[in-house]
Amino acid sequence: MPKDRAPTRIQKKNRAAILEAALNVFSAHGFRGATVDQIAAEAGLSKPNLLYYFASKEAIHTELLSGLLETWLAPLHDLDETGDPMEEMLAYIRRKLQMSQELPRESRLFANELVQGAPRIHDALSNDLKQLVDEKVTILTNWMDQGKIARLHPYHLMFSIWALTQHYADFDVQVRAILGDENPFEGAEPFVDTLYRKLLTP
Amino acid sequence: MPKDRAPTRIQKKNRAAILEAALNVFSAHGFRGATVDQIAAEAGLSKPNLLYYFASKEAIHTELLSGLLETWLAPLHDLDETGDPMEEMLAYIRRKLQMSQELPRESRLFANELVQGAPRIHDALSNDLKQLVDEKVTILTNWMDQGKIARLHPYHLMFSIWALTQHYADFDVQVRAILGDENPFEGAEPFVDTLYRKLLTP
DNA sequence: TCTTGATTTGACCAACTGGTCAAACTCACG
DNA sequence: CGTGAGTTTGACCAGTTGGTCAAATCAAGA
Repeated sequence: MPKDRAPTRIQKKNRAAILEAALNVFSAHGFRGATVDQIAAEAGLSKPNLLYYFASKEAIHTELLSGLLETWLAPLHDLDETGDPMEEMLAYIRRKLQMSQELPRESRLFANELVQGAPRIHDALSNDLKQLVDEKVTILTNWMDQGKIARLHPYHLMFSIWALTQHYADFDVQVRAILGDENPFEGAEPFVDTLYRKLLTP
Repeated sequence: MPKDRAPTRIQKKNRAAILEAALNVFSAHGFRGATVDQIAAEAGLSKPNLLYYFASKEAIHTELLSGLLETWLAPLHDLDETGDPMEEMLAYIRRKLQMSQELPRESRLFANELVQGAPRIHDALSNDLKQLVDEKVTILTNWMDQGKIARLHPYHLMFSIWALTQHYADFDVQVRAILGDENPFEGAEPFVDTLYRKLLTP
């Protein structure tokens, strides 16, 4: 394994290639379904070489998840108490939908983990995620108190946004099997926009 | 393997026990993550004995999926053109939510399969499911034409119902990590009810 | 150029996995 | 009871998988 000095040019390149390959493989087959050989092949490395950069399959997975969690939660971080409530909410929802479109692998990586009980990120859920959600939920509650948006169960409102937007990435095959040639996101954007406009209008 | 005569008492019992065990294991770990040994142990059988009743791991999985697909789609089948549009829709949604609560394993079984690209049920999606959805979508479109419910993209309306209701089964860990002790379904039912009432009101 | 640490690899291993098979056991029924 | 079909199992196998290791190769600075 490389020493803990500053990473060399080669280290940077190979670690990045491995994480990129791992994202492909883990998101498509889940943790158990992915093989180290497969990831190595996709990264253009031999298996022992890959294991020179990461201690184990589990280590790759962990680094991927924790590295992407921030990206994944960024849109919610951006929800701004001082902005216009309805516009803030719609912007958040649009950003989430856009992420489903542009980062479907990341969405499925988390989906795979969650459906199987999140054995590897349970802590992040009940700590980091819960804290962030709680924080933003107080903003929502304030907006509701002020009559700026309709009064709803704020947690379930959050769940509905996640469910609706990530559905297009996680269950992409199903969506496409039913829509045929139609581009899912073309119809999805105006649909969710209308939905939340109606729902949130007091 | 048992001959194709009428199944004996023991055959009935064991095949049922295997399918029940397989539902537990496949829904919790996905196809690749599940092992035949695990299923056998959970069914109270030895591995060779289990393989006396089913030809292979794949055969168990296939029989499970095809056997449960009907159950899974039943609520949509029940959507009745001649009923009151708003009540029919709300009844469908409630039934779907109830299934998330009462049959979470079934939901996760399909979720696992779908997130990973549905390699084993792709045909059922683009045939059986698509046909059923198309049929029901024409009903929705009629209702919209008659001004009975709001005009929306009917396919995305379907997707939203699936996403919202199944979210509670598929991502149960996440929901519970955030809600803490609160029973998810207690808040979910009035929430989705309100949501679709608002959304579908013309 | 030479040296030293970084990188790469072929060969290997133990554990696990899906599946087989012949032999043993059990059950229902005449 | 006896008997033949139905049921169960221990032992086994070949392929896969995550991971190791010593030896070989490469790269960059003195």
